[in-house]
Amino acid sequence: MTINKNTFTGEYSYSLDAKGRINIPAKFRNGLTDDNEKSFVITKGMDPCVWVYPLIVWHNIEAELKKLSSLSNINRSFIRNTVRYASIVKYDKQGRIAITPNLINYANLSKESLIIGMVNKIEIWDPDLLAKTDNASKKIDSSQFDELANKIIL
Amino acid sequence: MTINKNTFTGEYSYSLDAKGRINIPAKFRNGLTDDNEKSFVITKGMDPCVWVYPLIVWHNIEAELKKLSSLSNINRSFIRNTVRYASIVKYDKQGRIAITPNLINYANLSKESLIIGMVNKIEIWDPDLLAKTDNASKKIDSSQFDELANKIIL
DNA sequence: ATAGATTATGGGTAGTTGTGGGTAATTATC
DNA sequence: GATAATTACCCACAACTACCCATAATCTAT
Repeated sequence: MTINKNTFTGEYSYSLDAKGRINIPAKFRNGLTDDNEKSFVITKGMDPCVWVYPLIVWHNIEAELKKLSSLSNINRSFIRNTVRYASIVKYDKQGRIAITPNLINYANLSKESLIIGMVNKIEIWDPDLLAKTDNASKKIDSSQFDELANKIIL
Repeated sequence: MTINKNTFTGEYSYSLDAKGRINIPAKFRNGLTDDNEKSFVITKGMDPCVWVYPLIVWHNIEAELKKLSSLSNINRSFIRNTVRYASIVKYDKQGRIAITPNLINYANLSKESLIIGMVNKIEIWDPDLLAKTDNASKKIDSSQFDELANKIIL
């Protein structure tokens, strides 16, 4: 494989089963480095979707959070909001992770789900919600898209 | 599991029973190193909640405090408000710790409680009080929130 | 194109976890 | 010192989770 490790691209359609489990595409699993111990961290996305980080990426976030002093109000509520919806999940022998009920609820997931590679993380979406969110942001943010284009060459 | 030890994330809903006991989520207990001897230190949080530290993490905090000069205002107030109310609790065979009446009172805990992993410690909240506290700080500090987020979150 | 390997999905089972309550030991109170 | 209150320890059970197996669909290599 010539693609960078712990990096994800592409869109896949998978199904969330009755037990709240969803398969992580084999391509994504195989792209994980071993130090991730077959684990991800799932949490609330900034959009109405589930964010999935490889464990070691999350460990970096944790390390940064540990540096913040709890004496500060802002720090405490920042840590709380960042970490509150995060949980570490290990995929099973079939390559599935379990999504917690509150995240299923937050992302409005039902059976049919989209899994999208977002470079350093993965997003899980309800297809309808993604279409809506996507349209809205295209209309509103076209100028900011241009701004981004100046920073990053594709 | 080689997940970071003595580190906690996620939010769980548990119930404080008639005897003032509350379960520590299995995920949190299993993440403790053995030298904690199944014990935590519970104390007043700086927010209206109960702080729960793994015993050895608490020992580190104490050691740090000893090094710091008591001349600093902020250290004195931390010692007065936090250290003063600290007590060591060991979880029972069912994984529960007993919360002292004055802490139950301070955090306004009734049956339904939220347990939140805060990286190096755990918080126990009354759900309503958390919602209030959370909203208040988000409104006041949103710009500083963004600043932190840009530094830490990918 | 075909056989073998891999992958996605469903479901069963045994062990774990969360919760309530009981009893004996310990501490406090009069 | 006797009694009440508190605490520590134990058991029971329902709900849940982790782990396992089965099967169908898809991919890979010759």
